[in-house]
Amino acid sequence: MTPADRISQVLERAGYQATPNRRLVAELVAATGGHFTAADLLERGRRERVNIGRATIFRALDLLVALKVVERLDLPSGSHAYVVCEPDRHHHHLVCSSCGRNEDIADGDLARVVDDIGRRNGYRIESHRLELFGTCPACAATMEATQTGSPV
Amino acid sequence: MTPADRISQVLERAGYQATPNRRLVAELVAATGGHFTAADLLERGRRERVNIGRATIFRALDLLVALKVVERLDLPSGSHAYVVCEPDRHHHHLVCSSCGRNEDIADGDLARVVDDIGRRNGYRIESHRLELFGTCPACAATMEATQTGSPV
DNA sequence: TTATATGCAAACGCTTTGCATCACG
DNA sequence: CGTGATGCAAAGCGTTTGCATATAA
Repeated sequence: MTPADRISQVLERAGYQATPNRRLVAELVAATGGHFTAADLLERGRRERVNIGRATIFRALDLLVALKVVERLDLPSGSHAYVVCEPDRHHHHLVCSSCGRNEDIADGDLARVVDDIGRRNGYRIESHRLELFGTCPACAATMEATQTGSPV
Repeated sequence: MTPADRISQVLERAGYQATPNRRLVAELVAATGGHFTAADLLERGRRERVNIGRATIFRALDLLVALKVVERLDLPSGSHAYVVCEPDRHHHHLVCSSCGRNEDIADGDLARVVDDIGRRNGYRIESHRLELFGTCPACAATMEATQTGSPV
C-alpha cells in the first residue's frame, strides 16, 4: 500500500469519500519531500487534472488537517506550510530551513519541561507546540561542499 | 518610567523617532493585559486620536516586533496575536487560552531537550519555538467558582 | 531642506463561501 | 432521489504599498 493509499484510507475510515480529486491530493501530498503550500498543490494538481478547483484543494487539505494526516506549520518567516505526519501520536516538527524536509519528533523529555513550567506558573497547561528549525544533514553537506569548492 | 516610556526609549535608542503616534501605540500596547491584535490597537487608538491610520499601527507594530518588544504568536485557533515581552533574552510564551494573559518563559531545561533532538536527527538546529497554552490561575479560579455556583 | 513619518485608499495574498452543477450511494 | 463533492467566481480578512502630505532633524 502506497503512502497515498494510506491517506485515502484514513479519509474513508473517517466517513469521507475517497474521490478522485482527494486521491489526487493524497498523491501530491505523499509525493512531497518536505513542506508544501496549498498553492503548490494547486499548481501540481492542475498539471494532472486541469479542472481541479482551488477550493477543492483547500477543502481536502482541511480534512487532512482535521484527521491529523497533515499539519500546518508556521515558518519563522511568518508564512505557512503543510507537512505530512503521523496521525497517531502527539509530536512536534523539526524542519530543514533550507530544503523543507521534516521529521516528526516525539515529546520525550519535553513533557517534563512542560510540566515544570505549568507548575511553576500555576497554569493548567492544555497544549503545547514545539517547532524546531535547522539544517538537515544533506543540506549541511551540500553547503560545506559548495563552500569548500568555491574559495573567496 | 512607565512601561510605555520604556518602549519609546527602545525606539529612540534604535534610531527611530518616538513620535506621538508611536508613543500612543506604546501606551496601548503597554496597557494591554494579555494579547492583542492590530485591529484592537487601531480601534483603541482611534478613541484617542481619530485620524490615526491603520498603516501607522502596522508600521509601529513592525518596528516593535523587530526590536523584540512585542512578539507575534500563532494561537492554536490559527489566528495571530501580539504580546509584549522582554526584548533582552530568548524566551517562550505561556498563554492563557481564556483571558490571553501571558508569561515569558526561560529556556531552562528545554535547551538540553533541543540539543538532544538535534543530535539524534543530525540536524544543526538554528532556532526553536515553544508555545504553551493553558488556563491561568485567575481564570481557573473563576471557572471553578462559576461551575460550583451554578449546579445543573 | 532633506529625511522620516503619516493618512488614505487601493492593492495584495491567502483562504473561504455561495451557488449551481455533478457524482456517488 | 438525496446527500455529498466540485468548480468557479466573488467575497473576506488581515496586512502591505503607493503616493501625496505633514512633520521632524
